Amino acid sequence: MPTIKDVALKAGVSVTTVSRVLNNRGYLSEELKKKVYSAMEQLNYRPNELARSLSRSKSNIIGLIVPHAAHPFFGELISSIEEHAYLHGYRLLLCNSHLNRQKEAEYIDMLRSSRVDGIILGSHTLEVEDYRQIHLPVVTFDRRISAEVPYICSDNYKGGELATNLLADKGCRKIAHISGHPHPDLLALKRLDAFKEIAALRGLQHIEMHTDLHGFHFPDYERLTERLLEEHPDVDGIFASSDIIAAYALKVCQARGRRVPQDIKIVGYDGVSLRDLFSPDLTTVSQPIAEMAQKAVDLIMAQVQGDAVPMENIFPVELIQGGTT
Amino acid sequence: MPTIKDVALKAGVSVTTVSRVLNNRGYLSEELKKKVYSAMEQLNYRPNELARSLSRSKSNIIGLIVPHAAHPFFGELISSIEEHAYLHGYRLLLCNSHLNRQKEAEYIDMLRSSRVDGIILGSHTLEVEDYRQIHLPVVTFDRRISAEVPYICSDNYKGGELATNLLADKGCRKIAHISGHPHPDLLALKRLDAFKEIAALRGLQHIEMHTDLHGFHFPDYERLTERLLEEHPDVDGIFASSDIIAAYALKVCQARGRRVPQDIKIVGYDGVSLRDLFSPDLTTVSQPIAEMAQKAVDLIMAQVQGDAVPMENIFPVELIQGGTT
DNA sequence: TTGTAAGCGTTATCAC
DNA sequence: GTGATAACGCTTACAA
Repeated sequence: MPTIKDVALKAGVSVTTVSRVLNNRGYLSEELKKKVYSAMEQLNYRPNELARSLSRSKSNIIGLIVPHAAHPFFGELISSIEEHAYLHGYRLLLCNSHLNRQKEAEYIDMLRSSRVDGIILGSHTLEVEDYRQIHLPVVTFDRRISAEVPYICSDNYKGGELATNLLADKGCRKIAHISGHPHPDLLALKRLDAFKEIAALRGLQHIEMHTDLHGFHFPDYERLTERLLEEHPDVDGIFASSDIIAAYALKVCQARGRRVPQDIKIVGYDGVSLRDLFSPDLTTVSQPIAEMAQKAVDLIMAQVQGDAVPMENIFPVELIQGGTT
Repeated sequence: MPTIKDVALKAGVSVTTVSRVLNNRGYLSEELKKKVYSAMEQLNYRPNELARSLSRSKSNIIGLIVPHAAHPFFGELISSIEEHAYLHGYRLLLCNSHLNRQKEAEYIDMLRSSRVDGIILGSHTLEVEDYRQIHLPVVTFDRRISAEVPYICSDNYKGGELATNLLADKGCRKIAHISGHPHPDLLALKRLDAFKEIAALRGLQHIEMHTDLHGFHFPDYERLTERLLEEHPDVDGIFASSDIIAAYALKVCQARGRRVPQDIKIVGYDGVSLRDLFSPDLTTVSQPIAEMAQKAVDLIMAQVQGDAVPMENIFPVELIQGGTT
């Protein structure tokens, strides 16, 4: 591959000049620019970003760690983050932790070695202490690591409220909350808090069910719902803490002959675009995924520039009425 | 951040020695190793991969371009590719082309600038000529670019055969094929070829429907199915060229009061794990996504090493009987 | 306005 | 076995 030297040689100027043209710095005559551009063209020259990054001590790469890239919610998050990163000249190094603790630790090390400019943490397998050692611009999703690391989340409590009130409004008498393993540090737990409080407030019987393992083992959601229907045949409302869980709940209900929404109502969470893939459409509490993704990138960039950033970035949720309530 | 120099200083050796320890090259006394490792530990040293890459002219980064990261099929593909890349010490730079031609071209430039060791192309928006200019190890999914670029695909023809024969075996008389826009270069077109041939062979009426635009505009699939049911009320079998399309078809059929599979049968393609999220479960022609992903990474690594690689990498498909047939 | 040269943090080629 | 030192390809004072 041609280097800046080759370009300089061909254009009959110094490497400094080529570099200036490349970065549009300083004063350059139009004629000179043309000469240099033409030389680049002829050589099919591409500046070596590795060398640039090394020299500038800035890689323009953002590391993104997610627990499960194939999960629709994270798929959309990845997609949106990539889009905004790209818009601002950042590239994305993707890491899929699979909620594996060792892997996540290795990934953080790797990202540091790669000299990424910042890390967006969508996965939270490690302890708070481990994250403190990062010493890089970081922003997390749905978890508060420390007072110095900004986090992004939807208004989880409000979301739980909306969902639970909706079930109550629709006449449910006995409702269940289904979720993955409730890690105490996760802000999503507030959905459950709201669920419990609103249910009590409105005089509804309520049940909590969650998977045993911290993970995304989809069949578990199915079994969980089956157990729910067996142990509590009179349950008439479900608040699932993700649209995927809601979809499994819907499937199980239908398979067991429960009519949705007549016999049992279901509300999901997230608002993934795949929610309209079901019949009936899922009712859900929607998070503004694209805006949250944009904010994540913005917060990294702001930190890179040394700007102060807000620690708490809570986004409004919206109840989307589908056919399951 | 500490550099190799700092480590050398602290360990009382030269940078050469530290580098040797780092790369396990040459003969090193145990004692020396220990000294160096301890110095690294104390300084919390992480080798700078940018500098390494520059020096070795090898970045250990693979670029992955997909058309739609939030699509379940690509989500799984990304996830699997990432996993195998990681296993072999490669990192993944993710690009989401959104089937935007200019963006895809920019991405290829960007990946070349980033000095990635190879590119896995899951998106194919450009013309063959554009791809020829890459001059890097490349492997494509589902498209034959040239005689020099290896490609990976499922046995599309066989898949189309399996699906169509299944519909025929189950007693369908009039079947439809629904797909996205059929780009002539895409190997997925063979599913349609098989569909037409088998349908003719078995004496079935058959209809082809596809979206107008090259893209993943999900609502289009819904409208397409609606049109199908209106224009051909007697259709009793659908072969959808992806599980997502199949899911939309299922939804529309159910919403229109058609019983699946009694009145109309549906077969999808891909075998994404989300297919069991529907009721009934989708019948599908499954591609071995994980194996294909692994092969993609292997083919890049082989090319990096200068090994000859097979151009044609066709993976067997498997019919998975769900409840929609 | 343009050029020289040092430096970014490694690896690799020599000597010793 | 270990250590200088020149690359790797770029940016950026500092000169001119």
